[in-house]
Amino acid sequence: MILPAVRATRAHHPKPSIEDVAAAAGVSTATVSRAIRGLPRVAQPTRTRILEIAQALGYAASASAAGLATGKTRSIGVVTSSVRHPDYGAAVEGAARALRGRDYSLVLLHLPDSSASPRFPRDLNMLCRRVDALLVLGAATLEKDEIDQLQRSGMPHIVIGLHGEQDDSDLDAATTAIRHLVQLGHTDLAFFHGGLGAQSRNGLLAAVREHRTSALNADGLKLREVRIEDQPGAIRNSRTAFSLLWAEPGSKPTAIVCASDQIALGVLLEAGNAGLRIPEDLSIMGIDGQDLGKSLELTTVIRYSTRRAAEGAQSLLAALEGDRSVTHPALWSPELMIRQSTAAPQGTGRQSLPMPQQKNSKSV
Amino acid sequence: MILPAVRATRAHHPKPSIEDVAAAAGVSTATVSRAIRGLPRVAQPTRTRILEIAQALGYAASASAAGLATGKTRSIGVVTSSVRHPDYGAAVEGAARALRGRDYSLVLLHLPDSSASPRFPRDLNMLCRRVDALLVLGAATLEKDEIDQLQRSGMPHIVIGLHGEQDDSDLDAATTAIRHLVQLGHTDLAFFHGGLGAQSRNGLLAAVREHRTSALNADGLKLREVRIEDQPGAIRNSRTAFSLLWAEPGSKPTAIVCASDQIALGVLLEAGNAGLRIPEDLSIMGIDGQDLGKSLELTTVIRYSTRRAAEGAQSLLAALEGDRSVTHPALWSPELMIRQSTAAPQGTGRQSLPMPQQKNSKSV
DNA sequence: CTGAAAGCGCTAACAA
DNA sequence: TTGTTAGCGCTTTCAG
Repeated sequence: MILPAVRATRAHHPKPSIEDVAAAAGVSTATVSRAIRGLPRVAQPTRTRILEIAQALGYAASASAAGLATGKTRSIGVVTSSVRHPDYGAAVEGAARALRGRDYSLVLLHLPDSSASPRFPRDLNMLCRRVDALLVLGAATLEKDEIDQLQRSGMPHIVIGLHGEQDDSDLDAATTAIRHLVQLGHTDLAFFHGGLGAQSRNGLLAAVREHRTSALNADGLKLREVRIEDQPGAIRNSRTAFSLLWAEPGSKPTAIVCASDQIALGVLLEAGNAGLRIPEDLSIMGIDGQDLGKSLELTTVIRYSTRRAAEGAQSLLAALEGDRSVTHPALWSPELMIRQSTAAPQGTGRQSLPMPQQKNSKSV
Repeated sequence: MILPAVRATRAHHPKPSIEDVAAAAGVSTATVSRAIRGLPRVAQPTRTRILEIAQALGYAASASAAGLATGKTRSIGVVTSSVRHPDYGAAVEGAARALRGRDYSLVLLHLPDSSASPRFPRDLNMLCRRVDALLVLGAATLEKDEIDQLQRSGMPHIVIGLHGEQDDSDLDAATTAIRHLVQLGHTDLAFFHGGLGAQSRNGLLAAVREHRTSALNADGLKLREVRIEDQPGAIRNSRTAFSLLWAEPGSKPTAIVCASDQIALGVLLEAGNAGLRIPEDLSIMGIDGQDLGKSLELTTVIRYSTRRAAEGAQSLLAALEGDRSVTHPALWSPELMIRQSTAAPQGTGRQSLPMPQQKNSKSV
């Protein structure tokens, strides 16, 4: 087994400074600085020579010194409440991707839950002195007053809502999912979710109501909400919830919308146990099913956490570079990704209904 | 939908400097510096006053300035090839945890695959000027020559092997899993893995051989190796592999060891389709099943990526603080976590065998 | 216990 | 095109 001893090879390589390079090249430090950063006002041959020497010496500017001189750290902070949750992981990856090759580094601040000690004063404030801008992953990652404080601090920042949050994007996603199912002809749906704000719920119900009248022209559309306790054991909770639901007397839903991959997996497993075929006997939809959902061939509504985070980071960078002409990040509407887990309900036969308006999955 | 506009409230809060605090407190900057960092040689009342004023002003030292003055950045770099993969996510979380409250920040370097452009010169070298030490997640994340270069650079670093790598820890885990199954009485095993180095394979076979003679005293122990292409679609690949295996004529294994959660899930699903009951008809084991594996009630061998990374980070910190008395991180041996997915093979009846030596799951 | 002063390594005017 | 010269905001001797 690898013995993770700290390797600290006491090398005689005290990192070369800009002066070493300047001396070796026979120029001033100012010229080296310009040459290395690709600024103008350096003769081509000089530049080449300096670059070669720097390379040979293994020179790289000290971030602290440069930062102190410029007042910029050339790094952005990413605040997240999780790195294990695939959604957040995907977002972090997006941010990292946006920074690649831009000579910016990414400082990760992991704030597991908001109940932890007064955090802004310590962690966030400290972070603010190390980064030029902040990308906050998840609308619930920071408390309201923390966001306020951020606002007041004047630090450029963007908050990206992620899965399961009480924001409109969540509602959008659920609506898109339900629309898909309604169009397939389902009239008895269940929505397994991890909790919905009152606002989202109302919006959702409104959306459902709209479909009930305009798409279906029937009041037959039924939507059962089932709350699944998230995080530890979402899968298990979802399994029990499904079993419970199926054990109830009366009619069963013909389709279930799941707020996450985990929940969908629970339903999938338990439906298998119950002898149901997917999608013939039961349609299952996911939301944000990037990794698991894809492997499971789950029809899903995806919201591109990766891309959204990448674009958030890009906006931040653009804002930092003073690019006033920055177009705001495109709003990625939730997009329908039809895979294998949904179909028209058995016996209905109709594959799709005329769409209510000219809305489709791409519409906002 | 949240419009992720960059908020940059042009606040009139130009971050206060140490001089502002010094002036307000009527002391010199030197005293403020000492007071804030909790150094001695400051009278208690003075200290309190300074702290209060700093607090009121929202002062925090500029990382760049402090870094330039001390030659330390107070941040460590975490190099990883993934943030979506739960294993790596868990490790990143461990590192973050170790840094919490220590006033160190974590700079994340995401190096997706080694095929990408010459990376050390750019990314890694640059990173080296921004951090005091490096925690490398995954033995395969850096190329051999990159590690060499790291070595030469004198930067303290630790490499932590993660899942699916051709290191001994991987072998350890597999061996532990197989031992468990053999002890349950299984004699026909399959090992679904994402590729094994020749060395690991030999070690594994040796381990199996050992069990064959000492634990079982029979040459009946059969081990089929099935290679599952990882990452995109591990689940799907695993399902097909299972189906194929089950379609083959002849005897079937009574237990399957899976190198990851994903693979195990594939087997689980397909076994369900085949009408097999788990664990009665088939035992399934996972490796490193932290999140998914847990929800699935999979018996697994866990290797504590989180803890290992946390301890790696701690060692690094200790080394940086010049703590020469640092005990090296405890070696977490892979540990058996028995859940619901394994049992004695049907018809065998015997629940366990006498153990070969006094080895148990805790042994190295 | 406190303060004055000399940098840390780089950048950014301004001169040359 | 290049060099000179001030700092950037903090830490850290070394005197007081």
